[in-house]
Amino acid sequence: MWFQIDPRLSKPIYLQIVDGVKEACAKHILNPGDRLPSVRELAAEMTLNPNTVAKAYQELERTHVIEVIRGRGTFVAAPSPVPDKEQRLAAMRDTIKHLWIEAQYLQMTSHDLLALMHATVAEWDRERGRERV
Amino acid sequence: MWFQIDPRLSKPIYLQIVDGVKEACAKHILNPGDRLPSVRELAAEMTLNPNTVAKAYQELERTHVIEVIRGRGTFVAAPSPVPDKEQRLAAMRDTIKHLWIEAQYLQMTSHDLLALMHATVAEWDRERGRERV
DNA sequence: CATCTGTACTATGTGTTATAGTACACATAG
DNA sequence: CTATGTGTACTATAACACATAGTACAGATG
Repeated sequence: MWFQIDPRLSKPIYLQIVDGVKEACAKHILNPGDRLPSVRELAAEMTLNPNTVAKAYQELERTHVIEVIRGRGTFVAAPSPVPDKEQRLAAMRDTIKHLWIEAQYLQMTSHDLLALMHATVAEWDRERGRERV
Repeated sequence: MWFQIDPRLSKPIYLQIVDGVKEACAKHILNPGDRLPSVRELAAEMTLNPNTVAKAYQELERTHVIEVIRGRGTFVAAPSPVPDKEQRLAAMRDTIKHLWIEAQYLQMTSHDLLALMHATVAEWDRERGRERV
């Protein structure tokens, strides 16, 4: 599979699935139209309860990452305009604030923090390029 | 107080206190040696249970943000070398990865993302400067 | 001694997570 | 048509985290 879950982590399993799928989509390991494993298939493969996988799929559909067709399966959705763009941008700013605070405690300057951001983003851009179809 | 809590948020109250104190320290609203309100004082002021505040203080002491002196009170700790620096750096990289993925879904380029980071960090640097003692 | 500190402990209620099992509506292949 | 595979809905259970309430203890201070 394009991701793996760890039941020992505090992060809920269904959110690990959600993030795993979103990451695979962002890296173009999964592309629009691709079919995801069925709820029962994925549950069997990862020895999880089908309900847990279903919960993840419902969250992914709610956020328009995947599309569900009754009786057919779930598919990666095509990119579409985002309705709650402002809220999500605000959440990103808040996350960056947390990074800024954490950097202080690691005795990093703002320059150090921005350098880390540059390097990490560049790394993930390369990752995406390598996996692209 | 230098922060406020919202019981309606999904984030646990004790973690809201933890982050509030850390933010106040990062912005130098609180400085090393400053005394924090007692468990009972803060609980009364924010209409919380003293146990909740105590849990926050214990987490803050565990991460060396504050120092506790039995019978005297809690005080902002002086900056000290960080033991688990590697883990915390790795966690920051993971957070940046999440930002990168979220940016994709908001149809932002990596350049857009880095610009947002620059702007947000600069904003918080200004915030810190204004509050400095 | 009286009063303030943080801490420890039990108990209760609530909400989330994950599991198990059953059942239903829809789509498709034979 | 039947059989099978989709997602979904529902009940029930167990485990855990969170928050509250109340009591009690050890250390520091005036």
